[in-house]
This record gives sequence, structure tokens and C-alpha cells, in this order.
Amino acid sequence: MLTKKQLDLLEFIHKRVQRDGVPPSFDEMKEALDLKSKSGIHRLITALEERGFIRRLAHRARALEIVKLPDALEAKLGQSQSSFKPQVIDGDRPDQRPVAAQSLPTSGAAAGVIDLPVMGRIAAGVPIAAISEVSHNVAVPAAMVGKGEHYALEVKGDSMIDAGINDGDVVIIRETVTADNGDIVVALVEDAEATLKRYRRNGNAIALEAANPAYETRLFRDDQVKVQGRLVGLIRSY
Amino acid sequence: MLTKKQLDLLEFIHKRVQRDGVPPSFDEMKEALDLKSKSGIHRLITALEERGFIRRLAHRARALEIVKLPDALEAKLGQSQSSFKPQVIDGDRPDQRPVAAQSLPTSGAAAGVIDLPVMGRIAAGVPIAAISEVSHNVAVPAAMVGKGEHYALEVKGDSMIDAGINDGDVVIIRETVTADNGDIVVALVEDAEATLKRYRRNGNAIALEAANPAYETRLFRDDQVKVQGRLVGLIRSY
DNA sequence: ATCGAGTTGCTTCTTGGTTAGCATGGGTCG
DNA sequence: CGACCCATGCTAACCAAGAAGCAACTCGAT
Repeated sequence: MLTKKQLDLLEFIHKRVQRDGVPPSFDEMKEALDLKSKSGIHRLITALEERGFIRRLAHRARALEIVKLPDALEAKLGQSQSSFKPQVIDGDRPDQRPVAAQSLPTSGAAAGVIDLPVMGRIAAGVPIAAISEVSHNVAVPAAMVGKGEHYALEVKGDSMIDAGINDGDVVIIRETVTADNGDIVVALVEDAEATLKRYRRNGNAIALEAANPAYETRLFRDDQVKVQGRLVGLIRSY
Repeated sequence: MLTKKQLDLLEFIHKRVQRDGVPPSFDEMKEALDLKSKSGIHRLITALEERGFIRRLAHRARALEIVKLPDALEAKLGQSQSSFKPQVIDGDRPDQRPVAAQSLPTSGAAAGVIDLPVMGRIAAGVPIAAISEVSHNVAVPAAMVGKGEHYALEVKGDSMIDAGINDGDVVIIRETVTADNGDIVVALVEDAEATLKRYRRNGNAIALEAANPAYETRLFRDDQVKVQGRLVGLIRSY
């Protein structure tokens, strides 16, 4: 899917985001790939975006984020993730992909809605298998989802109640593999459980904070946690 | 399903992706299969795509990825995978793919939304004038509104925060003039201000409770309070 | 106004995907 | 057995991307 150059750049960006929390500028990428002009970077970036690996805002400095990593890269970088059954891992990203993105609200235009698959429920300690099946779909205002792939989850439990996320709410998740401090994310912990938590990174440590004093913040090494998506919307029915 | 050649090619591609993370070019495949022309490769690739084993972007260099492997190949290559995860993961994706389809928001989805007018903002102590103008519209999943008239309000302030209603949330209100104890309602107090509060009636007294200990419950005679609507839904964007 | 950062146009060279035409060996079907 | 389809092979053009460089332009933020 990717050329060597594209892969190199993607890897570089990923590392920088991991290390600094901030994506590199074109010039930095230019340096990293040992180019003399950043126009080349521009084209590579465009290619990556076209292929769905990154997402970006035009004309915004460093406004890009990694949405997914090719399997090869993930394997290369993510050594330590213990042994686990393939298909489980499979459960996550790769293929729900087609689902969201291209939802250009054609006719519906401004007033559009998008159907997103509800991938199950999520709480503190849900086996990821739970988020690999589509239970049903929900209609979501198109304005809530931007570019990229999205899906929905039903929230179970009260661990995020202080963030205004109640039991039974449906949260809209944008698939990404990165997050900024303070973001609420779906995090896969040790390839075993997915939780909705506030993300905070400190060097190599990642803290997953609940928004409920009754739950403790859990600390992990960065190789124990994989961000699977970021909270972008919430829908509740009374 | 596959001819020998097709299988060979698929295997080769798979190995290369495993090894380099980058799919081979037609020329490389040509070499690998010991052909003298890449047109043959083109046909094989087309066949593989047609049969759903790979996915690709036309006219893009190396833009192809393996979607699934035939059982035979999987068995053959799958030995050592216990400690590895990469490509095996691809294994059963194909099945989830169809999920995608429904994301075409066209007709079906369009029917699933309703445009509601946002009548302004509401908080503790907003002049009713504020809820008489439409500032804009929001798309709301049709499932959220039932019978009756509805409108939306943007919540201002944190008075209902313990009910999971945050500053900036958009609440969907069904117009009614009655409410049951415990409902969250838009109440017009003394014809002067509209607030979003939890409703509780006790004889002739009506209590409007905030969901935030910082605010006091206010008591009124029932002729001082008019229910204007009841909370039925909430939408939040991050 | 100015700086930093992203965007574009244009050029050049290389790599790589697409097509068309023609040929061969295997099967399948009357 | 001959007609025909299909998978393969090969040649040869052809053209579209990928990759790089330089420079000018523009947008956003200060």
C-alpha cells in the first residue's frame, strides 16, 4: 500500500509524535528524510493522506495526526506486546475501515447524518472482543464526524461520569492511533481490554484516568497501551 | 479459486510485505515469478483483486494490500506465528468488510435525521427572549425525537453537570407543559427566565433542582413556574 | 508587518502501472 | 476433432506517478 519513502516518513512522524507529542513540521521532515526541498514532503504527505494513514487540516501548522499504521510498522514498533491470538487483534482496526470516512453526505448535504456502527459496549475492563462486533447502527449528525473513520460505542459504567459521560450514553469515536494529553480515548491495554479513559502521557508513561474519583488512575508503559480512537461526540437519549 | 500462478504471486507479495513492509512493484514481481514481461503480472493482480484476495488503488505505485490469504497458504506460512501477529491478522478481515456498505448515507440515512432549530442558550437565569430566536439548526437522529414538537438549546453553565449535562452541550427538548417528578425540564419561571432543571412537585410547590451542589434548589408556587419542555436527548461534540 | 510553515508551479529523471496485439497449451463442448 | 474460452507469456508502446529541486506565493499567528 505504501512506498518505501511513504513508509519512512510515516514512521518518522509517528516517532516524533510519540516522543514530543507534536507532529514535525515539513522542514523537520525534510531534514529527517534528507531532502533539500519540502515540496517533496508535501507530496508524500498527500499520498499518505490519500491512503488514509494520516489526517490533516490544510494550511495549519503541524496539523496532522496519524490515523493508523500499516501492519508492518506496527509490528516493528510494537515489539513487546505479548503473545496473543491473532484474530483478537484482528478484531480491531483494519477492516471496519471502509465503514465511516467516505460518508460524504451526498444529498443530505448540510443536514446530513451518518450511520455509524455501534461496536459494542465499553467500560473499564471490557474484553476487546466486545468491540469487534457491530451490534447495530446509530445515526449521527454529520457535523460530528470529520474526516477519518468513526464508530460508536455504548458506554457501560460510571467511570467517566465526571466528564459528563453517563452509563448508557453512546460515544462517537474517531479512529486514530495518537492522542494528546487530556483527550478522552479508547485505549487498548495490553492487548486485552479496551477502556474509555482520559489520556495523559508523561515521557514513557501513559496514564489512563477515569473521571470518577472512585476509580484510580492507572499507569502503564507506553508499549502497553494502544490508542484506538478518540472521543469526538456523545449522544444520549432520555 | 486460485490458479497456481495466482497463488505463487500472492505468496510472494505476502512475503515481501512481511519482510519489507512495502509491497513489491510489478517489475519485482515479474522477476520473482521469472517472467519477462509485467503484463502477465498485471493480469494476475487483476485476477487476485477480482477474487478478493488483495485490494489496491489503481494507478498508484505499490498501492496494494493483501486482504486475505487462502487457507492453504495460511497453513503453509502460519507455523511460527505464535509469537507474532502481523499479517495473520489479516486473516479474517474480509468478513467484516461488508459492514462498510451501509455507510452510504444517501436515502436511508437522510430519513434518519431531523433538523431542529436551536433556540438559543439556556442556563440558570436566561431571559426568555433568548429562547425565541433560532440561531441555527442541528441535525438530530430521528430516533431521538418522538411525537410532538421539538427544539434544541445550547446549554450554558454547569448547573446540571452532575446529570452529565455540560456547558456547551446541545439538549433536545420536546415541548410539553407537564412533567413528572425527576424529569429534567425547561422551566419558565415567573415569565421571566427559562432554566434547565430537574423538576419536582410537591403539592402546590414546585422545586427546580440543579444537578450541581453549588446551586441551590429553588422553590416556587406552581403558578410561578411553567414547564416548556422536557429533556429527551443530548448531543455533544468534542 | 513579519516570520514560520504549508502550498504550488514547473522542471527533470526514474519508476512503475496500463494496454494492445499476438501466440501457446489446456480444457470443455458439440 | 475443431471451435472456443481461459490462463499465461512476450513485446512494445505509452503514460501516469514517485521523487527531487528551486522558487515564489499564501495563510495564520504574533
